[in-house]
Amino acid sequence: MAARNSYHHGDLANALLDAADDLLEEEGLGGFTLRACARRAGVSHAAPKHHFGDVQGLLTAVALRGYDRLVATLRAQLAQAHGDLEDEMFATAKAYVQFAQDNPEHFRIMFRADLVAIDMSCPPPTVQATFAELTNVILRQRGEAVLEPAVAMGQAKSAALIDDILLGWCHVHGYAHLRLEGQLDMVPRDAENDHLRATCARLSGLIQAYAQAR
Amino acid sequence: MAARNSYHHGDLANALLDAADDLLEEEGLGGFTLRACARRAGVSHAAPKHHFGDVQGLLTAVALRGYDRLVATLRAQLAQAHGDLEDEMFATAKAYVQFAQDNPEHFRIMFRADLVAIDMSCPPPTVQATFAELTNVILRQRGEAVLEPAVAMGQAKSAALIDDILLGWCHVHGYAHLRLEGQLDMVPRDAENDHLRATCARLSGLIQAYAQAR
DNA sequence: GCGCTTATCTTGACAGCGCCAAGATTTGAT
DNA sequence: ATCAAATCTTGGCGCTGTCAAGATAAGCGC
Repeated sequence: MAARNSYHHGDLANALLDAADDLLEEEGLGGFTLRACARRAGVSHAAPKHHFGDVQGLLTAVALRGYDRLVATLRAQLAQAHGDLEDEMFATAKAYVQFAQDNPEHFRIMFRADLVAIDMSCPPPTVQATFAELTNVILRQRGEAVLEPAVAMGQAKSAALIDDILLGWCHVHGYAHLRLEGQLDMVPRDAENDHLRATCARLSGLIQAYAQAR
Repeated sequence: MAARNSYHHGDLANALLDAADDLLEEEGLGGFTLRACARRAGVSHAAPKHHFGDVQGLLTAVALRGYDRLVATLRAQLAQAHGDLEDEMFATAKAYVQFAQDNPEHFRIMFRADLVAIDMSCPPPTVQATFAELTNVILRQRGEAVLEPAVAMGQAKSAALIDDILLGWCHVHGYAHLRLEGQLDMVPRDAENDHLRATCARLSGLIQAYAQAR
């Protein structure tokens, strides 16, 4: 049911996604086309239509794969940092930045509203899980109970909590994005971890201090 | 020498840039094509080639116009905030975010390394000026002397200074980018300034505290 | 095993794109 | 006035995404 015998592929949707991943890795977003994906999967140029509709449909599926990898990277790094709050913050930041560097095209696609059709007011589980992971890091910094993915994204939060979440997320996202687009070349690559650790220490302290003052 | 009499345009380069700006505003990056710019400027589809080479050349010029607007926005907001360091930080953040919201396509293009050919190791004056504006805000926070644009970008900086610059820049850039790409819809638009002000106050305090402890 | 519905894939076509080459027109320096 | 250089047009090439129509296979009731 997996291999390509003739005419019917069997698992073309996943084959196209694999082809898209390969293509993105080898040639970048510029080399990514529906027809190129079809060629690589060994099917005709119109075959993807039935599974993904249009190019936005395929890229949306690619982006969701990206969220899968991101949440896996976050959890893997977090697993090595249980206990110390500063370490946890650093592990999260490192994971986010590392994901962007290891999967540059996925990162770019995930944050391109023109390419991806994800309704953020009702996000798929994978996106919820990613966001929950980030939210819960901040909640632990504040000494509060963590949330389930579904509620972490939907629930109305206090302005102060949102401030804290954004304090972490925006910095790490801004760093990852600027770095990826070549705007941070004056920061040596081997100083990256030092910067992230120092900054996470400061932000962690800042959040904890505000939490205690409440 | 400006109007279009016949054959020779007179100022096609600027006319194409104006057409590009209009096109980006009306239809976004997806509606932007070399041929559409040429049509709007009233010339043939191959006319842009002589002035900008290829699409990357035209978009690079568009991006430079974006830097012009950004640095102008930064200076305009900063002019109203002389004196108080916290206000200055907030004014800068507000300007950066406002620029991204008012010029979404320019913002996107400026930070797309695949579309723009700017050598960041030897950036054009406009880019230097933008970066200098951001750097100098941080230098003032630290109570240090500000720098000329040319040296602000080139000069080797201490890791601590870079940490401070990134603390401000990455946050505000991450916020602007995430907001622009629809990832911050759970944050009400009318709470944006409150968040920015609160966060700038915290970051400003953080930077000043570290500067005094030195 | 058979026939029928449905899903899947192919073929062919269309307009639009970036880019290139060759020719037409204008400018400007000599 | 002449000629080289700059500027713009025309035409064409291969590529793209998308659509329509037809071919093939799979699933399923019987």
